[in-house]
Amino acid sequence: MEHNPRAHGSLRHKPVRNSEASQAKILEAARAEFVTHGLTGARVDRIAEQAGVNKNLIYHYFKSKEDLYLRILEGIYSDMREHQRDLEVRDLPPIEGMRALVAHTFDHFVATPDLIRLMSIENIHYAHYLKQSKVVKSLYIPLLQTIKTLLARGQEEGSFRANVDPVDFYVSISALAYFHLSNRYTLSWIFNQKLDSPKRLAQRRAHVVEMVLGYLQSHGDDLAGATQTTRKSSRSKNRSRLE
Amino acid sequence: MEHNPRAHGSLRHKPVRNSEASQAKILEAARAEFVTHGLTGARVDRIAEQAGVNKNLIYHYFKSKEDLYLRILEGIYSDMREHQRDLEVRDLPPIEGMRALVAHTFDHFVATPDLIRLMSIENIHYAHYLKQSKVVKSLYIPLLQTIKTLLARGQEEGSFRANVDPVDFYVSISALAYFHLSNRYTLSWIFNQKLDSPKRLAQRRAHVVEMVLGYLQSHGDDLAGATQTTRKSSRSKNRSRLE
DNA sequence: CATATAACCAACTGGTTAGTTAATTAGGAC
DNA sequence: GTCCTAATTAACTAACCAGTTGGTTATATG
Repeated sequence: MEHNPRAHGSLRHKPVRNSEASQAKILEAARAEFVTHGLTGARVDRIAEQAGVNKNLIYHYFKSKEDLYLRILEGIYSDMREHQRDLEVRDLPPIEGMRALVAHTFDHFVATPDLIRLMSIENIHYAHYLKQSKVVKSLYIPLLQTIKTLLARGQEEGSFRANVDPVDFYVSISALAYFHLSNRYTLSWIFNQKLDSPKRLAQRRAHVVEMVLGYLQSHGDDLAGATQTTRKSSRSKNRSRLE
Repeated sequence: MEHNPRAHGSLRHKPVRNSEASQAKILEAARAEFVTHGLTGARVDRIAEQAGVNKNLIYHYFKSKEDLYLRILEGIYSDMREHQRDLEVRDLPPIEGMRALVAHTFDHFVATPDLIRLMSIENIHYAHYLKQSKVVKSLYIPLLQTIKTLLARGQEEGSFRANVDPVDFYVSISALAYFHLSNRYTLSWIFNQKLDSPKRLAQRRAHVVEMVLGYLQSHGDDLAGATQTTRKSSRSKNRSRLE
């Protein structure tokens, strides 16, 4: 079925026609295009031009513009999970482990601006395309397990507060590492400072780690006693109102 | 210059022709269209149809599709600042004041889904349109002032940690209140639970308030001593690396 | 070298879309 | 009621754009 292009001349200078290389060039160009312009703003003609191939070659290898978009999306989500490296963090001491998990998440978002933009774009489309993916979802099961394990071990040894919901907690870590990047353009303008300068990023990284660890290590009940009715406890959920 | 349509018949049944009402209908339809489809996905024909007016009427009152988008954007940003109600929070006791500020921000995001989507959309466009606005930016000066005041008073009375950057802090509050909504579609799918059910929202509201207050009330240095080199201090910025 | 297969391309198509043209008509002023 | 201005419209246009048609040519295989 599949023929082997390196069957005769081995690793000589590659031939003029090379389907693998062409597909790679298309995918790379498509990624840049979708990331910069979004799904609706992306132009197939521009992808062809950037990839240096004829437009029809795109349709030769991919079903449609949307199919191409889905491929890019799946790839970048898989990459993210690889970089969270939660498995190697699972057996560290709880505080150290959490610190590393937050740091890895933060650093990966910083290092992969395309990820942030595609996540935002996909949510503008109500996750319509990600939902078609068959691989991404399962990648997240071990992550939640790691968080549960670290939280439990931290509570046992008395360094973490109790009653932390792992999904809320993961969402908060992501939020703190994501929002300052996803919304950097409006924020930078409003506050008159570039939020993605190396200095600001280093400062924010420290702040985010501090916030997560500070929260975990402040044992809700025992220190909130500072003022009146605002005392919180693990049962505080019932008190909440959404106006 | 401007004529008054209620000059003769006062508040009788409004005439068939009514420029104010038409503009309002256009703006409302445009808002829904931009929020659902984004700027590039929005269709002027659909806006006209939804507003129940001829398409050219849109061009009669607004310069272009992009001009219309900017109007919507400015309106929704101004609304946000009104709902943060930071001025009435400024003189509360620090803990109570912070709690209220976080709560107001959270509740307004929940109550105004259009805001979240337009902020995301605008950042996909690199804040290109918001930057043309002449009003939005100045709205944020009092907000930062409120945060500075509350932080300082909380530190004085010993209930808050020191060395909290007000911009980082505001970004974190927004992040925690925003991300779970902006990315609810991908998150809900990945974690198999609707993040915007009333129950989940109430839980998250409590979690976010807890996280912000827990962070503020955990006095960095004195409790982080739990482990090795990871101790943080106000000078920790120098230590940070971004791999 | 003959031939089959797949890589690759120029030119086209049909539907869509932001914006325009050239008018018609309602209502207020005098 | 006449006349002016602004509200409102139908029909049009030129550019755009995802996807197709109908090929040509490189290359691996026997």
